[in-house]
Amino acid sequence: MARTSLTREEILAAAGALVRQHGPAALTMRKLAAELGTAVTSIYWHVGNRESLLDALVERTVEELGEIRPRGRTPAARVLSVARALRRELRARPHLIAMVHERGLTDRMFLPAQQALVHEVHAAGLRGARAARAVRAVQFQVVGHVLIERNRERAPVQSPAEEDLWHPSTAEQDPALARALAGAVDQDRLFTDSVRALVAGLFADPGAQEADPGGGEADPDA
Amino acid sequence: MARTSLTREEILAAAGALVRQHGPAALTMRKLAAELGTAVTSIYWHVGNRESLLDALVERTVEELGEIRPRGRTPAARVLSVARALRRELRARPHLIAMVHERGLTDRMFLPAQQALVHEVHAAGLRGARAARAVRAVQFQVVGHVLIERNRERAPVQSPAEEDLWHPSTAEQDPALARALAGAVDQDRLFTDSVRALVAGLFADPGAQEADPGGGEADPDA
DNA sequence: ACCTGAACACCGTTCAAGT
DNA sequence: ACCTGAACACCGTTCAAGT
Repeated sequence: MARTSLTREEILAAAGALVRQHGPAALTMRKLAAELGTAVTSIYWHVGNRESLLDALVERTVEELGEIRPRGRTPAARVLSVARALRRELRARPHLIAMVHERGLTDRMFLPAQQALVHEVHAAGLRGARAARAVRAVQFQVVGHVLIERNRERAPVQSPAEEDLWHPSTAEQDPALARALAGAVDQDRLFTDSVRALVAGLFADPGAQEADPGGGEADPDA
Repeated sequence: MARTSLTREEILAAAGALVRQHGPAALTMRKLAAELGTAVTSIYWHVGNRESLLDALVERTVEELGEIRPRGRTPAARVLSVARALRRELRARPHLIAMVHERGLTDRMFLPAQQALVHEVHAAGLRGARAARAVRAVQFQVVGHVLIERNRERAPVQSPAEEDLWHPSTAEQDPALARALAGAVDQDRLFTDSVRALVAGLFADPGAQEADPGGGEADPDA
């Protein structure tokens, strides 16, 4: 009715709200138009089409991802703090980060964090290609973890089979383990533990890993 | 034309082929019907609706995921071999594993691998809740990595910004690192390195990690 | 028991027409 | 420059009607 000229900004805001709350599937051009009180086709004039509307939303998300301030005394502790900060940022926008990811912009979104990680990895004494791999390993760990968490939360009724299938041998040998695996996952703890373990492994003396003979051929047909 | 009575099996096979090649979005009931030479509505009689058709496909995938045979001399090497075998299996069905994942069946799909991992983690001397966390850490690492790889391959034109933004300080301090981060990711190597580092960290003497003072409070507002 | 076409309520997008 | 409705080609799904 009393529209004061539709703006691109207005469209992005409304679309963003829809996606944040109900996911990208809930964003239909017709519903969006209804919400804005305009004709569907007006939206097309401002944003081209649905795909580029989503692109613009993603672009905005990438820019929003704030800078990272590492905390802690040791490089390992500071890397962990970066990882946790990232996880918190990503968890706040589950749908949008999935879209960033699908559009292959994850790396760009991670640039500020990457700079911070490079600094810490350097401080830990790593250099060159090995330092690069360490940075990427942490990055993958964080993204991977968040992606998994997102889908767990969406479908929390995990297999009931898991409980059943732990009677055989392990349950009696190690009931505490069987109980832990049957129960729900403590995501916070698992995340922290995993990152800590990964960083410890990455920062460790490389010679220590050669204690495992023939590790490189563990799975020849891979 | 000369249809010899449509079967549920036939429908699943055709639908599975469509999804494997072009993803779930390419599976429309009408296209599927055309491919099978029947009316759209016949399919509904056999499988209910599109959603339960996809469910059946996912169910099949979960069952298909073969058993795991760990290889290698040390527990660490054998865990790595399990991780690599899993990665290979998952990479062969990228669309389907994404669907398994979205339906929250990842844990069930992973049961055989989990059993194998439990065995190796036990062999490495871990017990109880700590063993459970180690098993899950590896599991998350593998799934996370494969999910990321899948989306990288779909959108390989990653940020061009990454190259630009490495001039400032690091590039001159450590040009090898800048070069490595600007270039493409060697997924095989990154995967192997990450798992190896994670396992090394998980299997390490827990006391060693306390060398990092105040690690648990690295990021108090997380 | 199995298959069918017609119909419904949705989509995204284009286009000629308005102001 | 901006907005509009009509129309097109798609969806998934239901339903009454066939054999």
